[in-house]
Amino acid sequence: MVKEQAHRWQRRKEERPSEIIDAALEVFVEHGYAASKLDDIARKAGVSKGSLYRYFDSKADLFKEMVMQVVIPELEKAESTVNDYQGAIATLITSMVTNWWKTMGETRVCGIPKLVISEAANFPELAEFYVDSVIKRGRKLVAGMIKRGIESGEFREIDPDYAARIMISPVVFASIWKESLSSFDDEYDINHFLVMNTEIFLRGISRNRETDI
Amino acid sequence: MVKEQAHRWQRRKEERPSEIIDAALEVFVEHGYAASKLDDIARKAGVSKGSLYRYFDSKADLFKEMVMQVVIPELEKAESTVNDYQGAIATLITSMVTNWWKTMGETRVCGIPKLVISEAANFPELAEFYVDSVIKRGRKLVAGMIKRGIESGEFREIDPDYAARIMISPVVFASIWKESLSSFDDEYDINHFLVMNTEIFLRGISRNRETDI
DNA sequence: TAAATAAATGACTTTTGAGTCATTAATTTA
DNA sequence: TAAATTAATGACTCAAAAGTCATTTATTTA
Repeated sequence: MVKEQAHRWQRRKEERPSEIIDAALEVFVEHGYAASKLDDIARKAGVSKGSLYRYFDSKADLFKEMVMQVVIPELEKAESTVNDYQGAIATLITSMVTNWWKTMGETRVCGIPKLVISEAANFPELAEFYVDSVIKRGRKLVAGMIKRGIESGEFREIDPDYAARIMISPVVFASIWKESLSSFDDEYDINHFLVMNTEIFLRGISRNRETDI
Repeated sequence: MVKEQAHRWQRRKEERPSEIIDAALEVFVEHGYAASKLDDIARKAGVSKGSLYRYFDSKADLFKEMVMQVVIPELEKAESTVNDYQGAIATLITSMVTNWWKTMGETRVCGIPKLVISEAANFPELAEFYVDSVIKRGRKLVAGMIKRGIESGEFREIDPDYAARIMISPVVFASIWKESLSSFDDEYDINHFLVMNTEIFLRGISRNRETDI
């Protein structure tokens, strides 16, 4: 992320925006929106502050742009995984949760929910975009999975929309937690939290006494 | 909260601190730490900005003091409820969740988790205090309930600490949600979310096939 | 009741960081 | 290769809000 200061005046029109967004992601996630300084982002991206304004209108614009750029691709990946899958839904759910954590859990990307939630009141347009394009879309995906599970007889008759909210909340909670208070708490295994939670959840919505997980 | 401007120079040494904290709670919860102006808090509390500095060292100090003052009493209430209770733990859990939402859900207090999470990186001492004095203490309370349920034969043999984390997360998530993105999403019933979640959770950890909820 | 004390005020100072722009130099075009 | 273009720079400006303090006035004390 930190570019070598080797040649200061190098022109790199194409690469700059994504490099700036990478740097912004790091800094915004670490300090929150208000406490992030454009000078820091610029330094991390290997440009001067002035250059930021060639590519983004303002700090707020950079923030919004970053969230959009970073989050949409992740969602698209998840969608294609679900669409391509055939088999027991319980198994799909379990593997998605663990895989999601294995990949995203390491990344700065999982700091995004914390950021959006923190700044929702100050960036209503961003919040609206996020709810419409990320949350509703993600919830629809999960609700679809649950519907498939109900139809196949794996799950009992429950409201798929609420069940989706319930299933998503601990995953989002885990990423918020990881990016905020986890370092002040006892060492503990977020992956185990997610696995155990999924197991309890699946047991809770299963039609039969025992689930095969 | 907003004091009448009736008599500007009125001296109210005793009442000021709690009035300022009430105002601070409102403003901080609504805008987040950085975007909150001391002038606004002062106006809401019916004092001048200068007066804030008679009672609090700085904006940061006011913020920390507010979190501590507001959160501890709530925790104490919950503890005495649990200690006084006798009967099925599942029933206690259900009634605590719904009651908690009925009282706290209306209050500004449920904006505190969002605030602490947002500012954890900028206020490490506050984060540490919060984890130790609120989160761990609350988790201990819940883990104790679950242990009682395991011993009484209501619940199967699970790790009470992780089970507590799992039980708490949707409740915290609900308050974060309510204070951030809920207004941008479709109208939906957070209470129903919590009740359904609790039901699934209890079914997921119950020893018997059917729970009596 | 007069003097001493300290709560309350708000205009002022200071700091901080977003945003600007004249300048520099790489790249493109003629 | 010279001229035109535009990416890149960073010192500067400016606004906003935290924090200060001399002044005002309520309350307490002698």
